[in-house]
Amino acid sequence: MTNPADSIEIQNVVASTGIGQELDLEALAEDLPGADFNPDNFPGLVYRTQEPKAAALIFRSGKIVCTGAKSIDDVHEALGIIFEKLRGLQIPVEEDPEITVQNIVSSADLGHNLNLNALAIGLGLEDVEYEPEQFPGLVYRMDEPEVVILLFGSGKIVITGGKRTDDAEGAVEEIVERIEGLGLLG
Amino acid sequence: RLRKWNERFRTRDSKERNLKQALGEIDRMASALGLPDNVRETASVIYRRALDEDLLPGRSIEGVSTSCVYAAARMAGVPRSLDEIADVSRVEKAEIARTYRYVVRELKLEVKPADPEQYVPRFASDLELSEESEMRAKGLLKNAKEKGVHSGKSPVGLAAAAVYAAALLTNEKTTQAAVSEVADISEVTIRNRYHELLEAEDGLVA
DNA sequence: GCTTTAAAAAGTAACCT
DNA sequence: AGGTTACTTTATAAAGC
Repeated sequence: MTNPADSIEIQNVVASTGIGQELDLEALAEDLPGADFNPDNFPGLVYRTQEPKAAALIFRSGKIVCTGAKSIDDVHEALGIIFEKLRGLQIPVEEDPEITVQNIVSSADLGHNLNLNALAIGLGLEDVEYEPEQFPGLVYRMDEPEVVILLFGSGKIVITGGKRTDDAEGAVEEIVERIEGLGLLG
Repeated sequence: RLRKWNERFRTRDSKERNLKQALGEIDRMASALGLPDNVRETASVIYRRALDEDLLPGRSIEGVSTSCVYAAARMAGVPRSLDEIADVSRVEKAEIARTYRYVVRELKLEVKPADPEQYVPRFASDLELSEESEMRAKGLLKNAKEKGVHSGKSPVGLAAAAVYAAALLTNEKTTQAAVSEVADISEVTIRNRYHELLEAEDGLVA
């Protein structure tokens, strides 16, 4: 019997930071090869790092959003690369800008098929949204840890909304416990 | 004091105008969808509650009216798919889905997913199939539910496939294209669900 | 509320061979 | 019939409409 917690994989980490310096995005778009900037569409400039693979949204205010990284270390590495690129362009960047993790998306496998109709009733319709006509996943809003879990008929799940690495572990532990308590696991 | 009275009057007046417009929309959509009077009445009751609980500010009368019809049809056991609802609404599908979730959540309406069997009578009738194939389609769906094959699948797609399978089993003429037309489900999906229904029926076939 | 970014899950759909 | 691509859902920051 494999432990569902061992199947947890972080798929995406979103973080925000700032260099403490206003930016001229028009000029930056010229100087940063590969940068996408369409102010008519969106106020942020998009810059992608290859290794680690991530995408950064850079704003005029100097605030930056980093997304797409597979770990918190990757977020720091990707942002570090961006800070150096900016410094290389003679743009002053704070020593160690504070980086805040805003959301971690993880996937996991409970190892058993799930009856989502029964689960929707068992978990309580007030915390559940299940509209198979529109989306195959059951959306469950968990209180502790405060995350949102998408559960599928295959037993595969997605945990999102957490800010800490161990939120996914706690969520899997809790959801397995609840489903087992309802006698609906495997 | 006069200002407060005026505000109340204005609020009550605007709510009445709002309600009048909404009820007209509900009637129009319910008729276009061929829904019975009790569904129209239920939708109206839900709309009144939404208005009383101040769910309207921030969204359109049309969007909330449409959501009420969608919810009421399901609650009455005569569901209409989101596509069918969107076809008779002035609001686009994505907004209907968003508003519907909001109304259901705020009013704590316990609306469960449509049961695939509830779509069968209408599809079978539109395809002019016999009572027997209608019963067989329902039987196929009951079996699929027991085997737990339905999780995450569209109730409309399951119903469409069951009707198609039942017609074949009773030797009645129908095509995937015809079922696809009345159910608004792609032939690929009907084929996929059809195979699953038959497999659930007896571990073999194809 | 919307716009943009990223990623997973599974179902559905459009398009092409 | 199959394969590819793409859209549906969840969370989250950013600036501005």
